[in-house]
Amino acid sequence: MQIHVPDLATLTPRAQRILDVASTLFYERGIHAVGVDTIAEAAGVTKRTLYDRFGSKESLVVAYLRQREEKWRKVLNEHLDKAPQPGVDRVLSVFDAAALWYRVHGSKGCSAINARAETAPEADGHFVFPEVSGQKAWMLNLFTDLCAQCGCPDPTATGRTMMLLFEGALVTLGMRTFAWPVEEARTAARAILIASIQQNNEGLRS
Amino acid sequence: MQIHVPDLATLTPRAQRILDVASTLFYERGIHAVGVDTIAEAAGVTKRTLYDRFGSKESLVVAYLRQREEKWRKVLNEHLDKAPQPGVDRVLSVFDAAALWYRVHGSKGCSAINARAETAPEADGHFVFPEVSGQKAWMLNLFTDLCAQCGCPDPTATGRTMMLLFEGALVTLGMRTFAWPVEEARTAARAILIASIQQNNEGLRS
DNA sequence: GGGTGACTATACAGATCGGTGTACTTCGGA
DNA sequence: TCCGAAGTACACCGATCTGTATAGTCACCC
Repeated sequence: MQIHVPDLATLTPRAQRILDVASTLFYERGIHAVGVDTIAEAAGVTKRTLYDRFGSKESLVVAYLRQREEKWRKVLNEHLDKAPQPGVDRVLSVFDAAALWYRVHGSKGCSAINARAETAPEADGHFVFPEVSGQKAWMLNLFTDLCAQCGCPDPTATGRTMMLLFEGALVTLGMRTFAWPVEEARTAARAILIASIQQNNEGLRS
Repeated sequence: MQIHVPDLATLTPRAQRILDVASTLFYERGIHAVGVDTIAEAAGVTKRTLYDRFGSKESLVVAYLRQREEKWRKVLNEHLDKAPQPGVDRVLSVFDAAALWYRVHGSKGCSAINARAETAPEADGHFVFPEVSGQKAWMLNLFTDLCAQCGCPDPTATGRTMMLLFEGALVTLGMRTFAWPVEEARTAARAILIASIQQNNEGLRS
C-alpha cells in the first residue's frame, strides 16, 4: 500500500487551505479525533476536493507533519545563522529557536511526539512513525554536530543530553508542568556545555 | 457531566480483565484508536458487562491512567526505600525506578504524555488533562523535594532540570531516537547534581 | 474553441463509533 | 429459599468514520 503525499511547494490554493485548517485541527485536537468531514467543512471545501488533492487522510496527515517540520527547520536555520561561529551560543540557538517557535505555533508541544503517541506501529501508524522518528534522528544529529564543533570531549553523550533536555522541554510545554520550560532547558544546557568544555580544556592542559 | 470511576481495589474479576486488556490496547494503539467493541471482544466479555462495570469509555480511560500511575508509584517507592538517606543516590533512584518500569511496561513512553497528546482541552479531554497534569505536578514536586534534601542550592531550578531530563527520556524511549535514554538521563542528572552540590559547598566555605 | 485542471453539490456505501434495551443464567450468601 | 450482583447473548440506536459515485461549473491556455 503506497501513499502519495503531494509536493508542498506546488499546492493548489484550496489544497493549501485544507492543509492549513487540518494542521490546526490535528494539532489542537489530535489526529484521530478529527474526521475528514470536519476538515472539509472548516476549510470551506467539499470532501471531494480534499480527496482529489490528497488522496487519503493518511497522506494529509503526513503532509501536516512534513510542512510543520519544514517551517520549524526554517526558523531553526535562521537562528543558527545568527550564531555562525562554533561555540556554546550556537548550540543554545536551537533552544532560542524553539522558544520563539512555540510562542507562535501553539502550546501543545511537539506535533511529531503527539502524532506518534496516538498511532500503532502497524496499520496507519506505518506512515507516521518513519516520518517522526526521522525528524527526531535529524535533531539528534544536529545536536551532536554542534557539540563536536564547540569542543565537547564527548559530543555523542553531550548531544544526547541536549536532546533529552530539548524533548523534555517540548513535552513539559504541552503538559504545562511548569512555565517557560524551553528557557529552563536552555539554562541547564548552557551549564552542561560550559562544564563539559572546561573539563576538556583542563584535560588538554594537563 | 460527572464521571464515576470505579474503585480500583474492589474490581470484579471481569472488570479487572477488561481494565487490563484496555490498558494494553490503549497504550499500544492509542486511546482514540481503540473502540469499546474491540476491548470487550479482546477481554472475552460482552459490551454490556463493560458498561455495567465502568459506565462509559471515558471512565475506563481514567481508570487506565490511574491504575498505571498507581503501579508506577509503587515501583518508585520501592526504589526510594532502597536509598533512604538524603543524597544524590536518592534522586537518581527515580531514574533507576523508571529504567526498570519501562523495561517491563512497554516502550512507547509515558501513558500520561500519550493520552494528553490525543485529547483536546474541552469535551472528553476535560477528564484526561486534570488527571495527567496532576501526575506530572506530583513528579516535579518529588524531584524538587529530593533536590532540596540533598543540599542543592536551588532545588526549584535543579528539580525542574531533573524533570526535563526525566520527561525527555520517556519521550525518547517512545520515539526510539537512541537506545537507553533513561540511563543516559541518569548519567546527566548525576553530573548536574554533583556540580550543583559542589558549588554550594564551595559557596559555604568562601 | 476545445481541452484541462480545479472545484462544487449531493448522495451514498460500508464500516465502526459509543451506548442501550430486553431477556436469560449463574452463583454466593443471609 | 430467596435475593441481588455478576455476567451472557444479541439485537438495536443514531451518529460518525473514511472513501467514492454521478453530474456539473468555472477559469485559463494553447
